[in-house]
Amino acid sequence: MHYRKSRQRERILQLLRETRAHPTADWIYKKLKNEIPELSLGTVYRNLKVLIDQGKVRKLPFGSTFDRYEAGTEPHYHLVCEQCGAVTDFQMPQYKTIHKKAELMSSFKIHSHRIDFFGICEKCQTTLKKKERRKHYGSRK
Amino acid sequence: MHYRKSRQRERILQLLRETRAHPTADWIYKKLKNEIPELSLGTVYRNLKVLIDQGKVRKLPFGSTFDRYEAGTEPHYHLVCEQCGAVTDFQMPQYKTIHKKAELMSSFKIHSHRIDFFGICEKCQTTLKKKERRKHYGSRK
DNA sequence: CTGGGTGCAAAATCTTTGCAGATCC
DNA sequence: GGATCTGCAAAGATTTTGCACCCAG
Repeated sequence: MHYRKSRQRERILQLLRETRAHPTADWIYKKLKNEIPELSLGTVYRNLKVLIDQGKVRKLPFGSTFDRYEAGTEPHYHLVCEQCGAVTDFQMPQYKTIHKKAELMSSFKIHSHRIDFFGICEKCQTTLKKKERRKHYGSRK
Repeated sequence: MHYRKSRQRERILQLLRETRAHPTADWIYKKLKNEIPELSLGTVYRNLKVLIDQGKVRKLPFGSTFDRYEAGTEPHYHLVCEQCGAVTDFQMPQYKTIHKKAELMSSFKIHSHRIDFFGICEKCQTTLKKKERRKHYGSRK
C-alpha cells in the first residue's frame, strides 16, 4: 500500500506528537474540528489506523474491543499473546521495589500498578514454526 | 444497597474463579447459556458490575470506554490518575531487567511489556485535601 | 488518469437501561 | 410486601464501512 499525504493525517500526527496526554479519537476530532471544519470522525479513525500501520503511532494495548474481568485476588501480572489474544496470569516477585521507586520518582500517590508482557505463547510459537517450514517447501502465492 | 443472591451471579463469579484466562462478558454469557438458557447478556453485565462493587471481581483497567493513542517513540511507562483519568508518560530505568526476567520465567517469547501505575496525581491530591478539610467544618449531608 | 483520501450516514460492536414480571428475605 | 433480579428489547456509546466525489502523484 502506498500512502499519499493529506492535511488531516499530518495534523493528527502532529497533534499526537505535541500532546503529553494520550488522547482518544474523539478528543483529536474535536481539537481539529475548528481548524478543519469538514473533518469527520471516521477520517480520524481511519488515519489513526494508517499511522499505526506506519508505526508512527501506537494504540495503547488492551483497549476497547472488549472489557475483560478477573476474580483473582493475588496480585499478579499478565502475559498477552499477540497471536491468539489469550491473557494468562503470571506470578513474579519484586512488586514492592518497582512500586516504591515509581512513587519516589513521580509526584503521584501511587495505589497500584500493573504490568503486561506482550509476546507469543508457547502454542502459537509451534504453530508459527510449522507455518514457516511449510513456506519453504510449499508454493509461493 | 443490600444484595441478595441469585443463581446467575453465583455462577458468574464461580466461572471467573475457575478460569485462568480473563474472559469478556460475552464469553461468560455463551459459557453459561447452555446451563441457564434464559440468561441474557444484560444480566451478565449487570452482575459483573455488582461483583466489582462487592470487590470480588475486577475489571482490567484501561478498558473499553475509549481507545487511546500516543505517538511517543521512546519506551516509557504510564501514570494514570484514578481521580481525573489523565494519563501521563513516566520515564524510569530497568526495562531490560524485568523484560529478561519475565522471558526466563515464562514460556512466552516476549516482545514488549507495559507498566501502568495507578494513583492520584498532584493536582487531584490538593483538590481532595481541600474537600477533606471542608468536610470537617461544613454541614453534613 | 488511478488509486488513495474524505465526508457523510448507515452499519457494526460492545455496553447500558427501562419496563414488567419473577424472586428472595 | 417490597426491594432486588431477571429477560427482553430498545437505546447508548464507540468504531467501522460503503458510497460517491475529490485530489495527490
